[in-house]
Amino acid sequence: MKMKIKQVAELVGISVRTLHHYDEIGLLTPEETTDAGYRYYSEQNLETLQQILFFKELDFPLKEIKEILSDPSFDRQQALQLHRKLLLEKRERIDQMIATIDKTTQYVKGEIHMSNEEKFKGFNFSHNPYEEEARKLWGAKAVDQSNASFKNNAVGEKMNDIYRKLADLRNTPPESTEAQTAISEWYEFLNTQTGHHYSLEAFKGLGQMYVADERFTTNIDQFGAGLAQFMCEAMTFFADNNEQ
Amino acid sequence: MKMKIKQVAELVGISVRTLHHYDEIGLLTPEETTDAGYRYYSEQNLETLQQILFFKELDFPLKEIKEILSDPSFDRQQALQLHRKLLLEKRERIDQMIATIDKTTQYVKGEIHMSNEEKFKGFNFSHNPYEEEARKLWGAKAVDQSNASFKNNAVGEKMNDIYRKLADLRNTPPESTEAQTAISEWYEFLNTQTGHHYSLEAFKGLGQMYVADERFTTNIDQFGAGLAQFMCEAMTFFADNNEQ
DNA sequence: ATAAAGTGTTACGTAACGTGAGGGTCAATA
DNA sequence: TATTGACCCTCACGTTACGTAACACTTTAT
Repeated sequence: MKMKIKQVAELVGISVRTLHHYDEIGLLTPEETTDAGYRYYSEQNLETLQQILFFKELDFPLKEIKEILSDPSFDRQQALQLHRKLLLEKRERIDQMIATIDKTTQYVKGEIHMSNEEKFKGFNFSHNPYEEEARKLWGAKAVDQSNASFKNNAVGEKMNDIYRKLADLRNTPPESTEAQTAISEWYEFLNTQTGHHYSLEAFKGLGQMYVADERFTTNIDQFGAGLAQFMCEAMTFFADNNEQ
Repeated sequence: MKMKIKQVAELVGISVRTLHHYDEIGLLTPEETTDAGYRYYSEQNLETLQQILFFKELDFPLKEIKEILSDPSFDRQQALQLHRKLLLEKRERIDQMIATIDKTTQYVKGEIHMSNEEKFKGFNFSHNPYEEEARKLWGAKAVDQSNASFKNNAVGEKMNDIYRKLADLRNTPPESTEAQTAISEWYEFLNTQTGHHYSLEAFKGLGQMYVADERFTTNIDQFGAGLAQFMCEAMTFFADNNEQ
């Protein structure tokens, strides 16, 4: 059941040029190439393409997608589950935007007032914070088991520092002053270095994702077994205790 | 209440560079610039920025956004309503994707079978057909009242041809053979020239949107008063009568 | 067998910023 | 008042993911 390039393009709704491009960069090499140079795609190729589009939908750059897919430890099921989760969040953001639009409609009419923050609710950052985190952790792992390329940048380095510091504390109570200081550093870091603002609620949610999603858990626990759980608890405590 | 560039950037979740860029291309010029060259943004600027982000979310290119916003006939309320509609559809697509992921999960486990089409349901084209249509009609109008730039490409020309043909028929019954022939040409055109596949159901939905959304109605009726209504009826009839 | 439709490879173009480099500006301290 | 650190500015080149010809070859349909 080999398919020619245009058939594939039409089936999945992308251009022929795009498939050429994916071949060029080695992201999707057709299973067979005839003597005339014609590309023929197999069933397997289609499945890979599906994966590629899943990742693309979540704005992963092609380079990363390539690395992730070629990682022998890549687990399709896990990937699918994470995607599901991220899509659900994307949907929530759309709901937010719709709400913002509705509010704006009233605002334009002069019926209500809107704060500046409200005017941009849901439109803030095109991808959500979890996604950002996922990219870092997952990407980092995919590139190199020892995080080589990740360490090359200052942000990644500092991030690892904090993880390590927290790992050292993971057997103390999460409410301890030391743990809370380290966690507040983490909170600070996220808010200053990632360019996104995390509300305390979001921060708490992020912590919960650390244990709810195996991908996160696995990656975080590389710094020390049980770190994800510890961070989750410490983050929850931090969030609950710093509300005003 | 003038805001400095970084404040704005943080408020809306974009980079300073982005605001620089928007200023460069004349998309968003800050209300005030000090002697030192500092940009100060006003409340009004923020409102424009909100509009820009609305459009960006729907993947309108900046150039088009600029034209749309600077069009004196631009109606913010109408724009908001169309955005709402498009976002709702985007949400539906996300639901589709989630469903596809769920199905794929089962498929990977070997529990069920999946056709190739199914594997890409929801991932097909990054923007939906309505959006595509909206872009064409709206964009065309924004660029030039006489559709100048739109006529320059073959697709647009053919599209106008069909519209005109239909406009000539708009006072005959929509079920007439002539009308149905013209409509089937329209259906053919959409399926072959736009790169998207329209099911009969989708085709019918599109027709209904022609009358439900004033933007569409207004633009279509430029070819002749009442054309939108006529097309809607003819498309509905066509869809209902060609099912098997 | 001949045209129409599809496919190939260069190769330059583009959109929307990212990312420094190098150098002013401003508000708060010491 | 001098200084410092956080912001701000303007170039200007880099990047990602293709779009868009241009031109030649293959396959398929009639």
